Amino acid sequence: MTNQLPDTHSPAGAEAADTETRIFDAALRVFARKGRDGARLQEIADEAGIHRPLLHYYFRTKQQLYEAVAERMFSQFLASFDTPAEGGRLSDTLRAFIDHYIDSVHEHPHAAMWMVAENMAGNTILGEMLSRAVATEGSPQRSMIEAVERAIDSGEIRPVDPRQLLLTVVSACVFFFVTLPTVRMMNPLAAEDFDAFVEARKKHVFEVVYCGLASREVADA
Amino acid sequence: MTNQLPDTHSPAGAEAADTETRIFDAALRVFARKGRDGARLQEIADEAGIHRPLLHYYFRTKQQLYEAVAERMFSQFLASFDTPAEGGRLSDTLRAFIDHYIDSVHEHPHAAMWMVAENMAGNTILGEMLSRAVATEGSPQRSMIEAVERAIDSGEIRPVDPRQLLLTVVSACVFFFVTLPTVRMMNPLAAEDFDAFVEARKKHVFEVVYCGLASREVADA
DNA sequence: TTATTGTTTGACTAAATTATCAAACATTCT
DNA sequence: AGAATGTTTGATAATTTAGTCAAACAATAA
Repeated sequence: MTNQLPDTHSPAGAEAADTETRIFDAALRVFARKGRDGARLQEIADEAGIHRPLLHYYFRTKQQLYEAVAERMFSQFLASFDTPAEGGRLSDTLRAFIDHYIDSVHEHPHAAMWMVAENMAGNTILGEMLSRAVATEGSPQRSMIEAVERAIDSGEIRPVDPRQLLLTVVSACVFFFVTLPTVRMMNPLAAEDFDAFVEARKKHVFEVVYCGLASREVADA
Repeated sequence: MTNQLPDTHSPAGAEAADTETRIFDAALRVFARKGRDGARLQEIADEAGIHRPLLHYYFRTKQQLYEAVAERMFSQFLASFDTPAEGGRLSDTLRAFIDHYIDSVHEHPHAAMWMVAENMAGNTILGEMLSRAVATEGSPQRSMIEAVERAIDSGEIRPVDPRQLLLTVVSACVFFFVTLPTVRMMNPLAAEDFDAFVEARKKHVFEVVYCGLASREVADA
């Protein structure tokens, strides 16, 4: 009678949540780390803090659980390409794209890991999802590729293959998330203050890609 | 009597070789694609074209087979950092490093895939190997990092965090190998003539990283 | 309270995967 | 040829993993 609504309190750090969600989130992490075949239902159950048979109660089979989380991860993968704002100089668009892309992967690293694991394992599900997405919504890169082409036409940047460029930018934004332990081992800042490292990385990637390394004197020589 | 030495002919494409080698090479590929836990001994046996019990004859257990190939892949991973030549301008050193690194990964894509899979799975073996290697031989990046520092001192390039730069270069050289199916799907050249794509990529990565995107006029503005 | 419904648990079965082994086979040496 | 050694095979055992099920439990509504 006294307390009417202690209902949907998301308590402090990251606990509780209903069972189905906890299973789903745990599966997300384990499938991303280990791939479909490498993942063990027991590990997912442990990470969710539940008994294994509950997995089957909520998601009939391993395959169905996998497909459910794969759908989520794919949509997060696609969303990372949703470039904010448009128009204006490529320098602004590119900076915004890099910031947003790194933020996306920082927030959903498992989407990136899953995408890499799927590619390496040679499974078909990612390819199918991507084909479908491209057929209905067009290539996720399209918007950025067109922005690069416009910048070439306007003379803002030198001629460059837009697809190669996009691949370079995405590589620079994603790769360190899928090799985190090694990066931490090789880079003190990444080990001690990862968030600071991520912010530094945003700046670095933009500067190197947009301005390059060569100093003015050398570039003019 | 007539033909004395038909012995170690590596026949045409890629066949034969003694059983142990075929098992080892097949294990290399399967472990790289699927990770330690995702790999199935049956798949390795199939890919090697032998019966499964032979795996146990040559390499007692799955774990021992895994450790054997892991050692090989780690040494290939390290070797990719062996930058050729030295001294002179960073532009030359960097170009050589990029060419050599991409060639290495092109030749041993499974070393890169294994390294990524290990990182994502959070296994300890890679970290241990790396610690040991750093302790005995120093950081694999050291040589390139020092070259970058010299180039900054000499004024060839603008000031930049050498570790961030190395990470960017390595990302740009490796990432497309661990996401090949997707890259092929998004880039016609990668799908139709991969070798040509790889050569184009070498050029692109160097040019963007060293010269950047901004055209002279914009850079001078 | 007592049905009713939905959730959780432990014990269990089924299937897949790893590992062993003795017998068959091949190769080399004498 | 015959012995000795190393290799391959098929059958089978052991272990791990996925999936099932009925009973216990909890929450809700009549």
